[in-house]
Amino acid sequence: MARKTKEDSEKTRQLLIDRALDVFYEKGVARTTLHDVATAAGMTRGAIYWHFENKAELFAAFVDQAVSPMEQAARTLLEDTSSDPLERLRQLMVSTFVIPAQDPSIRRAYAVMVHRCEYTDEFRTGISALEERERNFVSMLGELVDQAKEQGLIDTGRPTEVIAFAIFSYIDGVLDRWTYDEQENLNLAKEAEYLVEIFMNGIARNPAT
Amino acid sequence: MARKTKEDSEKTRQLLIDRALDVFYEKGVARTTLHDVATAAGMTRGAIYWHFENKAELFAAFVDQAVSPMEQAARTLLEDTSSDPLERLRQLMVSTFVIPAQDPSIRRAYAVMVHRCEYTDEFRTGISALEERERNFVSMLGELVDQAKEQGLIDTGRPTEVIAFAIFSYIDGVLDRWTYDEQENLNLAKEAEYLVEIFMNGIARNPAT
DNA sequence: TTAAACAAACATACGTGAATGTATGTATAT
DNA sequence: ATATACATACATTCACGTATGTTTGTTTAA
Repeated sequence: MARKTKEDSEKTRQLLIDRALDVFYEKGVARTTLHDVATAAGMTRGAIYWHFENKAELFAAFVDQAVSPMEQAARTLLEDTSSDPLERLRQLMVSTFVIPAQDPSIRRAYAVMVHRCEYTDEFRTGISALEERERNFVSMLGELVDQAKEQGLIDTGRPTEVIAFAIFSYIDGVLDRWTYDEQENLNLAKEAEYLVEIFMNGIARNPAT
Repeated sequence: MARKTKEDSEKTRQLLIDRALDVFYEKGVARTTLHDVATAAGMTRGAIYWHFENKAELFAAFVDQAVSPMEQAARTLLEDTSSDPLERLRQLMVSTFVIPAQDPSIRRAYAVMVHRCEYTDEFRTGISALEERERNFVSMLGELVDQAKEQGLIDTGRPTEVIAFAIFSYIDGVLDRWTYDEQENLNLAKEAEYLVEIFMNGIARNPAT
């Protein structure tokens, strides 16, 4: 085909990324060929090689697009200082569960990144970007923990990094298990608040209750 | 080379699986060729095709071998009824962290299954076996939760499945994040007890304290 | 103002290497 | 003597990268 306007070109770039998500989800990143992605978008490999250098760059673009909505939600919640840090942490965790639960494409993108791609050198650029995002997220969690400590909402005897690690691990684990179950036996949107409450207050019956 | 005794043959089979773990860990499952595994074991592909039908079967054998130590530890802890169910649950979680933390090959095997393989149809057999193991593990968690409920150690108002899901998610997330960090910034063997305590009692300061 | 020149946005064609599965060879334990 | 436990050789497929072709929007010069 022939040349299109700049907006048209950007649209096909977006289309390629969107279809790549679909094919990645169905076949896994390693097993999907660029031909698969191209035909899924109604094009040929020429279009992909025009917009991206290779598969690794396409994957990097996919990751960049997939992570941004979660990241943005986290940012806004961190800047909102209307409630106490523990409550903001709670809201952050809940929204981290609710957002992918309400948007199927976000859920699928998450599933690809967790269960359908291998973290190997081939995708260095995409992986490194993801890792930096994760470090930012964990440091945000650490900030909230520190603030909660200052207000006496969290016991100060324990290192912040380990608490932040635990929080991140729980978030990661819940999304991991939830995306793995394709039948969605667990309604994450419904159970989000309760799952966070479990983590905040523990599963053991509070002796004071 | 020539024919060996049955014990020798079994040894090479084991060697192939062990070397497969190494190569899987370094290159990811998808990118490792059977030639890689064979040469890593000092053999040729002929040896692999003699012991396994193809790469998928080799992977299935790897999974089977990787999961068994964790599973066995869980079983013994479940059958030991010397302490109350909540304490046994605690010990189960701790040992789930400590076992891979003390055995580098188990850690690496876990890393392969979590971050270096894609859960696609190609490895149906291996994946299905893993899934059944996971279901067993979760149902074991559910049993412990039910017993704890009966003894009034856990509030009975909440569904057991969701609690078990939360526990499994936390375990999965901690191991996920820990195996992902190759520098092992977090000393899991040391922090295991504390990480479990966080989950058991929550991060929020206990108002009764 | 307009037509030629150019470059963008792809499609098509081609060469290459690499991994797979199988077929066959071979030495040795039984 | 025979089947075992591999090694070697072979054919095939498949995906990649690149080179080239083609069409059309955009710019430039007369």
